[in-house]
Amino acid sequence: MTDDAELSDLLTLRLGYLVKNAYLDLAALMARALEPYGVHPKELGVLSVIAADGAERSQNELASAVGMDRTTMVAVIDDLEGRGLVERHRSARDRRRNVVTLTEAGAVCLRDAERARTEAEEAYLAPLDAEAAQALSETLRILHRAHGAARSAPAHWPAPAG
Amino acid sequence: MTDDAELSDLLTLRLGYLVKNAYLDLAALMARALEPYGVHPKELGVLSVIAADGAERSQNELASAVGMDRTTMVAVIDDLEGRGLVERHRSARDRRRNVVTLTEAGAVCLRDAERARTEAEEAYLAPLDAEAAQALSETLRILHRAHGAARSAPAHWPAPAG
DNA sequence: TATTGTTATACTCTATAACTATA
DNA sequence: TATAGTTATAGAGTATAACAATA
Repeated sequence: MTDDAELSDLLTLRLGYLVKNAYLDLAALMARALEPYGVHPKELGVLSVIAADGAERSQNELASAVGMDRTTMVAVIDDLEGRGLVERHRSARDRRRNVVTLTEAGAVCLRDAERARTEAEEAYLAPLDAEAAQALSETLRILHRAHGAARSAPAHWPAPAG
Repeated sequence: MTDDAELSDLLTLRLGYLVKNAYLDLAALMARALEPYGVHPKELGVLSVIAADGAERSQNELASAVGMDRTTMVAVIDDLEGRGLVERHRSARDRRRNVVTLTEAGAVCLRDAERARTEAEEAYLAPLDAEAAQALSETLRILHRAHGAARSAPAHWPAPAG
């Protein structure tokens, strides 16, 4: 005589369901939080990587940094450029490379959207006490280093210095 | 002079990337672990829900329980039935409903695949100490209850008894 | 030869709309 | 009218293959 509530509970015992739901819940929350600024979470990651760096980054490098294919990056940059948030120009040193830079509007958008992202993360973690929230991030970083290293560090990129 | 390693680190500070990567890493690990048994993680969830319950569950109820659309469930049951793991039959009480039951082969597959799932979860959590692994599951359950309640408890299902 | 950006294409996953049979 | 199963269709999201320009 298992009722429906217990049937749902069955799946919350599975790590896979918990992690998948965490991803879907947070992704939906983030997409809603960024909507007023006209950017998708994926685009915000790209803008952040561009801004994080004084060096000129090509589309290919941006794609590797955020973990998407370079063919997918083309459309992302197309959109961002069409909305005036980034600019493309050919690298002088290597004319195959498209160097992507932030416009002023892009910098403003990034700043505002980043604040919205931070607030959304805080809202997502609000049900937890500070200790548990801190532990969650640290735990996920450990798991990322252990399991996701291959995907996050493309073979054609230079190795870390230290 | 930010180098590539620091560029990658930038994203590991974002909860969204950490959670997404956790999902992708675990999903890939799980899919590989279940491959020898010929089931996808999604199908294992369906088999588990069927087996968890003495009551007869319709396709619609199974779909709600695992969080997928009932139109998606049709193809899932088609596959499972085609491989002889489940059987469909019309409910006597309500001839609109397709009651789905496990075959013997389905029960065997479920048992073996469940063991593989458990092992895969343990492998995924191996980089953590027991305390952190326990805390992760508990934290994800809290977040699930807080944010995912609406999706996990379909409106047309009876409310929990207590 | 190899790499970058680009395009076209295909594939996966899932949801929506509409139909049927039942209630 | 409303619901369960089904089908056809469409929409994201992403990856693969091939091509031109450049190294």
